[in-house]
Amino acid sequence: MKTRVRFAPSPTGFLHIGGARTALFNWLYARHTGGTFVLRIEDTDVARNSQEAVNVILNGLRWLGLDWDEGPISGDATGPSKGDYGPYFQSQRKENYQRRVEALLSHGLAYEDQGAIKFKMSREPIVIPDLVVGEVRRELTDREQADPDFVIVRSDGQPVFHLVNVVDDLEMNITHVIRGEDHLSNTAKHIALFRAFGVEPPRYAHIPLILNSDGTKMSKRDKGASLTSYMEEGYAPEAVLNYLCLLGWSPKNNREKLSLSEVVEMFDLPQILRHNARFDLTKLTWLNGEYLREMDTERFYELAVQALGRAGLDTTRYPVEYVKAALDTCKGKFKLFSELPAYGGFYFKDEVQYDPEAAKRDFTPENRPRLARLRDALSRLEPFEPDPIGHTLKAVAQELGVKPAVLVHPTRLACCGNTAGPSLYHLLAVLGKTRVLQRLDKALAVIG
RNA sequence: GACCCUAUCGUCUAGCGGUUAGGACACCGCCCUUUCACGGCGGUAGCAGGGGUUCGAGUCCCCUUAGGGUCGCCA
Repeated sequence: MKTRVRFAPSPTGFLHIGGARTALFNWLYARHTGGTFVLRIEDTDVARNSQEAVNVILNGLRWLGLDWDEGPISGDATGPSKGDYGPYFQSQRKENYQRRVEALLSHGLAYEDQGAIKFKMSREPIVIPDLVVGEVRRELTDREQADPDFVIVRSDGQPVFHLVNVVDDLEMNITHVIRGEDHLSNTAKHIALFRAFGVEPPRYAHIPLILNSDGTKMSKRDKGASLTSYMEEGYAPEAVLNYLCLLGWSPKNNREKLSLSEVVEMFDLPQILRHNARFDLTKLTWLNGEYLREMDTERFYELAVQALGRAGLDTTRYPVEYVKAALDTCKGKFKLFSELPAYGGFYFKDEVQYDPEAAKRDFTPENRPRLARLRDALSRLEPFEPDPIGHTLKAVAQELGVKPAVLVHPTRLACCGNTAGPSLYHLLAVLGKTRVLQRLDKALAVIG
C-alpha cells in the first residue's frame, strides 16, 4: 500500500519551528517511500481562523520548499485544492464528522451529556505501537479512572480535535501519523476511536520535541520559535532545513552538511531519536554561513539585495555592475544576511559613520600626513584596481617607514566607517577613485 | 495528584557487551593574513547517581534524580 502521511497544522497565524520540523519529517518520509504528502488545515477553532493565518503556514512551507501532493492551493478554505480526498480544510468537512458521530451514537459508543456528546472510552489500558518510541502501554490517569469518557462534540455543536483528527486521517487513508511527542498520551484516545469506527489505526511515529537552548519548552513567545523569524533574519531555507534534519535524526556518518536529496535517500522512521533536542542557534548560523559561502552568485545577489533593502539601503540607485562587484567582495565573509548591512552597507551610503572607538585609535594626528600621502599617491594611480592599489599602499608605507597596517586601518575606517569588512584593496577598487578620494578627504578634514 | 516519554562533552550527535568513547558547533592556543572572515594544526570538555546481570556495561534490568509531555466543551 502506498504511504500517505499528512501535516495537519492549526492556523494560528504562526508556524512553530517544531511544526516545521514535523512537516519536514513527514515530507521526508513521503519522499523516501515514494508516498503522498498531504497538507490538511485544522481550522475547527473558528474563533482564531483567518485566511491570513493559513497563508503564514503555506508561505512557510513553500519557503522551505516542502511541497505537498494534496491540500489547499491558497489560504481560502472554500478555494481550489489539489488531491482526491478534499476538502482539505476541516471547516469544510462538517458533514463527515456529523455522520461519524451519528454512527457512534447509534452503536451506543457515544452518548449525550449536558448538550455535548461524549465518547465511551475504553476502561482498559491501550497499547500504542510506536515506530519511534516502541510499544507504549498507556494506563489511565487518576482523572481518567474517575471518568474515562471524553467530549467529541461540544455543546455548541462543534466537533473537537480528537474526533476530527481521527475521522480525517481515516477518510483520507492516512497510513502513518508522524507528529510531535506531545500527542503520544492522547494517542490512546485516537486508537480507541479508530476501533470504534471498525478500522485499524494508522502506524504512529511520535517525534521528540524541540526545546529552547536552556532546555525549557519552546512556546510561541520565545525568540526563534517562529519560522517567520528565520525568514526575516535572512537565513537561507536550505540551511534551516538541513539544521532541522539534524535535530532528532542523524546520518550516522559524521556529516553535517547534507543535501535534501541525500537525506531523502537515508531517512527512515525507526532511526529517529527518542529524546528532545535543544535548538542551537549558533550551529544553525554556522551552517547558514556554509550555505552562503557555496551559494551561487545570482541567488546570493538576489537575497543580499533583499537584506539591504530591509535595512533601508536602496541598491537600485547604483549601477547593477557596481552592486554585483560590491557584493562579490562580501560573499563568504558573513554567516547571516542580517549582518550584511553592517558589513558592506558602506558601498551604498553617501556618508559613512565612523566607529567611535576605531576613530579614536586610527584618526590620530600622526596618521594624518600618512593618510594624506596615500591619498596623493592614489589620486595619481591608474588603473584603479586591487593589485596596483595594494602595491601603492605598500610602497607608500615603505617610504614612510611604517608597516602597511598603519595605513590600512585608517584607510579602511575612512572608507567603510568600521574595522571589519571586505578586502581593503578590492573594496577601494569597487568604490572607485572618486568615492575613495572623497572619503579620504572627509576623513582628513575630520582629523583636523 | 496520576499517567507517559527521555537521559553520552556547554549544545547537536556516533556508539547497538570488549573503543585510547568518534565527529560537528561553540570555546582556547598556534599558523596563514591588508581588517574581519575562510582555511590548516593542536587543545579543554562527556557516559546524571546508585544498585544489579555478566569474565566484562556508555550499551541489558531495577531504583533514584532531573528534564519534557499528557490528563480541556484548546489544537
